Amino acid sequence: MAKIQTPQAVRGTQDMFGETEERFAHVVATFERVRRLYGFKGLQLPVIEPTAVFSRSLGEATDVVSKEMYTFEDRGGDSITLRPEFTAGIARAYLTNGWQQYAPMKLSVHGPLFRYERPQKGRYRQFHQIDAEIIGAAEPAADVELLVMADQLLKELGIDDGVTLQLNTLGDTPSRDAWRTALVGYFNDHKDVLSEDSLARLEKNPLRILDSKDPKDRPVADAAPVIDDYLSGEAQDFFGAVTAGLDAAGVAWTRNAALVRGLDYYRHTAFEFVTDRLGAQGTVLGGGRYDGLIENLGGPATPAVGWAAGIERLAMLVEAPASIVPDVAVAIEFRDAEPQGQKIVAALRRSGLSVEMLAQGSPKKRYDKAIKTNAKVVMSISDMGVRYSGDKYPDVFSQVNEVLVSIAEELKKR
RNA sequence: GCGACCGUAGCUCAGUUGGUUAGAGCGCUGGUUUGUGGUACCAGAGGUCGGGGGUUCAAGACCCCUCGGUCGCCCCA
Repeated sequence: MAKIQTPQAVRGTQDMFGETEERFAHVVATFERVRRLYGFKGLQLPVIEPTAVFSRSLGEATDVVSKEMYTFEDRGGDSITLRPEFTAGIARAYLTNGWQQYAPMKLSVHGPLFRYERPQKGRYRQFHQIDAEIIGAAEPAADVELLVMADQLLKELGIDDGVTLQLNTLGDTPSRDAWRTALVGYFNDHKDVLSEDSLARLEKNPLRILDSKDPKDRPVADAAPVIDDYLSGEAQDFFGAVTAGLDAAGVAWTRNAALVRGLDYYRHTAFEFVTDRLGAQGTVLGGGRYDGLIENLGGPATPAVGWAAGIERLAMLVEAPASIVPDVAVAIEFRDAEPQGQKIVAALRRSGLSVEMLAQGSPKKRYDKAIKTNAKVVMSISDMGVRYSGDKYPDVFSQVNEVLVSIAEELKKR
């Protein structure tokens, strides 16, 4: 009989359990609580979308679209893609469901995303994000609300120190285009000193040269034309209103004129919450305004802002949540006592206590196992009767007591 | 896509310049001890040394390929 080889997990995916899972769940639960404080509605979206949803909105030339998407043909011959990000799918849902009627909409989602990349710390092929968007709001107040919410979320997760908000503006479309043209001209004049990576970026994504890590690029990048010189009056006012709002709300930020976004659809506000505690993957939460996106998908001109944060990255930064211990652990130390144990355990659980019953293995070792569950109250059922202790938790102790008394009374009536 | 390091029981690891039947701790199973006690002791199960090929009288150790992991580059959350 040939033993079959157990298939492995797909590269870059994770099976989360124990502390890893608890950290993850804690991040999601905190997000769900905070987003309600700001009136964001929940949303559940498909994981698969027509490929065009992403190729049209992210930009064909971006790495995400050109080499990182999980794209396949389904049995009907349609090109389908596992979502690599949330925003495009939300925009698609907004249009196909006629949600213009609800605008402005404050929406939140979380779930798995897929990108075919080389896995490393804080980077997976199936990864998870929390995401918040405001669609149909053109005012800087929307940008402010999202940033204040992000700030509160990080504070409630207890990871705000060591994480800083970096803020920039990319201007409106004319500003951005003028700046971009100036940058391309400038970098072309300095081609001879640019790194190889940046020469490639010059063709595909010249803004990215600004935040190059290569020391060779730094002097040129640092002396490059700045967006401020190309901002229209309107764009300046917009950015001024955003920063004023943040200051009023007490959110700390720093200007980073080299901060750009990877995807083509961003305009005006761009931001990242950055940490140095995650190695190479420093961005913990990022986003900005994407007023052009919905038009790219064939909809009416619709202003929108949003951000997304990697749940795995946040989970790595939070303190380990206290692990969940049962209220009561019941050790059945005598084989014939099992039915009695079942009765007590069921009654305790119905009274709302979490209970772990230890009835397997050597009867003499079950008490040790019960102790090791760290339960608040440890109960032993043996031929010597029912005994339990747990003075440190008087509430649980007295609830257990009540349940046992009621069982005793019930038995007396028979 | 590029680079570096790594891959030995369920887990964490040891394994000497290649040299007999591959080890420890924890965990697991059974037993003894203790008897309101997270104890101690005994015994046991569990490994084609990631997989494939090669060098050699001899490979867990060396070489090649491959698959995975980790961390960088790139990209991004």
